[in-house]
Amino acid sequence: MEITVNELIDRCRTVGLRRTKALEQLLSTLLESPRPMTLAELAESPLLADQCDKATVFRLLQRLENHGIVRRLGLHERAAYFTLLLHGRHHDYLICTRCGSIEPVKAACPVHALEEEIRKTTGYRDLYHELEFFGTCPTCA
Amino acid sequence: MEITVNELIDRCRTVGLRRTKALEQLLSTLLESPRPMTLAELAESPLLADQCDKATVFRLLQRLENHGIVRRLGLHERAAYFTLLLHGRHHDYLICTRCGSIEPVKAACPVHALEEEIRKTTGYRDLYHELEFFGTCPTCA
DNA sequence: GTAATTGCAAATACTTTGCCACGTA
DNA sequence: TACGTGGCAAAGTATTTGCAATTAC
Repeated sequence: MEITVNELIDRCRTVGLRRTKALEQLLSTLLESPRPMTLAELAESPLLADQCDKATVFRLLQRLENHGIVRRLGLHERAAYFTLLLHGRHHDYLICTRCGSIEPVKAACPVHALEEEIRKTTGYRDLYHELEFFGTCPTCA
Repeated sequence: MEITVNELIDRCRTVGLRRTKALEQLLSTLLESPRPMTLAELAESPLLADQCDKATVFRLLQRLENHGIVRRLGLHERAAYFTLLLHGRHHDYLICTRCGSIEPVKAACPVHALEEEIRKTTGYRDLYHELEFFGTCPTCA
């Protein structure tokens, strides 16, 4: 059930992206990360730091987002966060407003029914949602 | 049940803020707006445009946020959004990823139970959440 | 009178683009 | 070869701060 980097790359290739070192390393890094990462974090991560420029990572993320492979999240910080769009991955987060730690919420997401209702009543298409909980974590309290 | 600007100002004064023209106009503007507004939107709004500098609006919002009178939202744009923190106001939004329109979701928010559960199981304090739905609005589709 | 508030200008932070060289198919 | 991709540097957009002047209390 675990998806591999190679499968991800195949998916990228089918949408027209080329297999480059930077793409491989970026996908690996995103796949390993338990939480969304910022452009800066990605560009400075071990696999990418000496590998390529921040602009390259930016443009890769842009392409991946356009093809629905990566999603850009707000998460309240000034910087945007990026995460792979995979079935079975958590997409709700619990964020400490003091130290900024981000962890996925383990429980099932309770908004699907509402999302369905919105789809029906408003006529919006391609709906998805973003849900974050903010608070002070036990360590900071 | 409608809260007035004067009541808001009273609330500000009790937390130590001074009654200034800029504060009054900012609160009025936020109170009138059916949706969160960015710093730029606020600074350029009719009541504030000729009244004060953007830095002033910024610092006011900062103070109001510190005192729990205003909340800063992500909403996916590069700019942050601000909204008054009032009982009975909607806090979930439906956002068009094409034209950027933002409207409050009318239905009841279904995440309170989960929020309560997170409070109990994780020990996070002062919890609140942010929920947004993204999609293509009927006009853009 | 005193401390909070403001305006202006400058500094930061993060993102995005231009242009030409390079690598993949 | 052809076109997507990459590096570097610069521009763009939004936020944040320093400091002296002003204003509310």
